[in-house]
Amino acid sequence: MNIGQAANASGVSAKMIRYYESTGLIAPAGRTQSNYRVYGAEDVHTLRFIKRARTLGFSMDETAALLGLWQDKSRASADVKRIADAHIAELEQKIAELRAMTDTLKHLVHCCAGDNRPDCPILEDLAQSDAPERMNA
Amino acid sequence: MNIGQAANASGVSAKMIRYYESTGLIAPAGRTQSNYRVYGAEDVHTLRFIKRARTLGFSMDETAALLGLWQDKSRASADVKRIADAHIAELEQKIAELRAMTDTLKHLVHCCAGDNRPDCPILEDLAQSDAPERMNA
DNA sequence: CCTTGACCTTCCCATCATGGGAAGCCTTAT
DNA sequence: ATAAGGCTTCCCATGATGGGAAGGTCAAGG
Repeated sequence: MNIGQAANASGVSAKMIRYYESTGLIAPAGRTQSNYRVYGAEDVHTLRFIKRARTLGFSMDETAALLGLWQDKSRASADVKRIADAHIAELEQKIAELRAMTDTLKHLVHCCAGDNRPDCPILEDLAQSDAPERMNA
Repeated sequence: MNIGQAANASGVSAKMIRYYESTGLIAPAGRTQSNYRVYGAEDVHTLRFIKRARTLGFSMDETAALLGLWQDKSRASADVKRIADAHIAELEQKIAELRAMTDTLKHLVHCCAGDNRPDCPILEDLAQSDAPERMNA
């Protein structure tokens, strides 16, 4: 299987497969006599694992850790759970931040007439935020 | 006011102030004879506006648009509202994605014993995801 | 007056994960 | 044999931010 087929089969672009190889996330693929990379079903399986982890929002570092645990037959499931739990916490942190943003914005939008007049509470809010620090000029 | 004072007063780092100037988001600052950038209260006000917009998750492009409207006395508040609404939609899209991730992960973590045994439903899920495309090898 | 430390300047590099594109070689089908 | 399309490597770009080096400047204190 060439890199293009592996890309189709795994959902990871050829570009990213080469990149993952360059960073050591995956082992260097075998090569044909004409220097084409060669992949097997097992490699596609690994790529799909990576794809899924990335889709779930794991960073490449986290993905590498999960991949290592996946390939370690003697792993403890607690190790995996720890990574997943930490990741959930990160995601929820991010969600909370985004929610705070939308709540604020929705409130402002709600107060904005949205017509041809220039008066706009959204801009007023953006402009009038309190100084974060004291000026020492 | 030097750039350091402006940074303190606005909450935008000196590095970022120079960057904003380089990208045209803000006008080039005046200079002293010794080539130091000089800022006034109005500039700090603008920087705070930018800071607040960025904090609310607006991209630099969106921020530039808002800044333009802010400085345009004849703007229509509908224009601002349109940008804000679009941004809210983006944020909610992102929140939905993150929530889907956490829901999946929480489910997996819930099913994981988290002990010293190697059996781990999290890894099994990552490994067994369906092929996104047909293999044409 | 001179030194010291804190500030400023520009320029380059790194992040993180991904895509775009060029130049050149290889393979496959017509 | 030729054309199309896939593969290779290499460089560059993103978005917003920080780090750091090399060198100029300013203010305070000995």
